[in-house]
Amino acid sequence: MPHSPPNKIDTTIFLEELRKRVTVPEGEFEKFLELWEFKKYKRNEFILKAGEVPEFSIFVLEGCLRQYIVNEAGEESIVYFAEERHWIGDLPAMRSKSPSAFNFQAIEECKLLVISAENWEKAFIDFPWWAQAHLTGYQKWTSMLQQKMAEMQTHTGETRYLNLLKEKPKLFQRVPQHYIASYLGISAETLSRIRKKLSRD
Amino acid sequence: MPHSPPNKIDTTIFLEELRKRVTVPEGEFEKFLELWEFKKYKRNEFILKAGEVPEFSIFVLEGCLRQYIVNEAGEESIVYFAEERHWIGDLPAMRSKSPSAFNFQAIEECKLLVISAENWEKAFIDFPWWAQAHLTGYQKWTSMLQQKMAEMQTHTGETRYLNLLKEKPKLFQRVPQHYIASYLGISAETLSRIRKKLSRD
DNA sequence: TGAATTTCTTGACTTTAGTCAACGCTTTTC
DNA sequence: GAAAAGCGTTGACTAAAGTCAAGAAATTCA
Repeated sequence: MPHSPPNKIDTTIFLEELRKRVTVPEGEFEKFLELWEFKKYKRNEFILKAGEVPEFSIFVLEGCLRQYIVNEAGEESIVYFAEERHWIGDLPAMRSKSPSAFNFQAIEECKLLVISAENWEKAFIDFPWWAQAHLTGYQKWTSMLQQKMAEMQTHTGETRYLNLLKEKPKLFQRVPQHYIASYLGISAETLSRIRKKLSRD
Repeated sequence: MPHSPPNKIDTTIFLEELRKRVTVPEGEFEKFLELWEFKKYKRNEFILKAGEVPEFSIFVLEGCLRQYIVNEAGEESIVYFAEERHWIGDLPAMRSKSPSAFNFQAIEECKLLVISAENWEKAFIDFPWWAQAHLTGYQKWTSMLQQKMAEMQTHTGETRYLNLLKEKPKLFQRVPQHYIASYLGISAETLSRIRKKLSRD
């Protein structure tokens, strides 16, 4: 069975995810990879706190992060979970060097590939396929967010819970239940009651 | 007072909006404009119905459109209002020639600039500044949608109403109140009661 | 202009979800 | 291994919002 040489990080899934979106010309991946840096975060460690200027953008090799926002009343609201193979960061804030409104925190121990603001702009010019993949990704994401918004507007918490369970079943095995509740936009108590009710039926 | 020659559409705001985002090289705007077509829609006319493949993407010169989704239960949920100077369309569906999940309807009589799928791809290659503007726009929009999602999760209908009122006051003077309710994710009756309550205080 | 349609409002009632507090259980941490 | 912290559950109560139905007001358009 093949294995990575010691001290060398496994970037297989990174290339796989790029190839899902776009054709990476022969030999360019290595050059592209040089723009990225490896980083490790401990459980519960913050990658970025709201009000800080993001220094890099992220691809998740291993682990799970949450992106959340805290409102005036101090209530947390999770807007995104990034598991392995996901991209996460606040690009508008990073590119404009302005403070982010979001918090980014490792839920588990995380292994990340990160790209600095400077390298991000460079990659964008040097690798046209990267720009392409990026744009297409954002277009889809926007459409998805709009659909999620509509779901939020028309469905009850119970339905949203069932949908998420179908969509990302693995998530429930790795993040605390009250994080799921926050992501669904319901209180932890309500989620607990929903689950109880559903287990009875 | 200057005026446009007869039969020539006024594309001033189109150029203005592009210039807000990016530097348009001298003389390129005219070439770029050739890729776009002028279209007019009557009040309540559909630009696209869910299930159809979008043939073009839109910039609004005059009027106001709504983008909405209908769920399994037949409930409408408005996800976006496009007033003049706004961009609207379902790019992922248009580019992949797959049916859109959204409906696009003119609320008022509308004057639009539209670009076909083919020309969109062409523009994207021929005008690098267009690709740049596009990407930056999508990045910001994604971030905005995430913040709107968080607002949805943590604020009451009343607060969301007040925020929208502050953000887009003109919208309330041109679209029916029950459309606003749908956009806010509350029933028309609830919005009516919120307004009554607020007018008392 | 006037009938038809759409939009908005109100009342009565139900459903959904939030809040606060308490408690048991598990996981960390020192 | 004991204390602390975090997590999930439950009860009692409150608040927010939906539903259904009826009617008033405004708008459209023929």
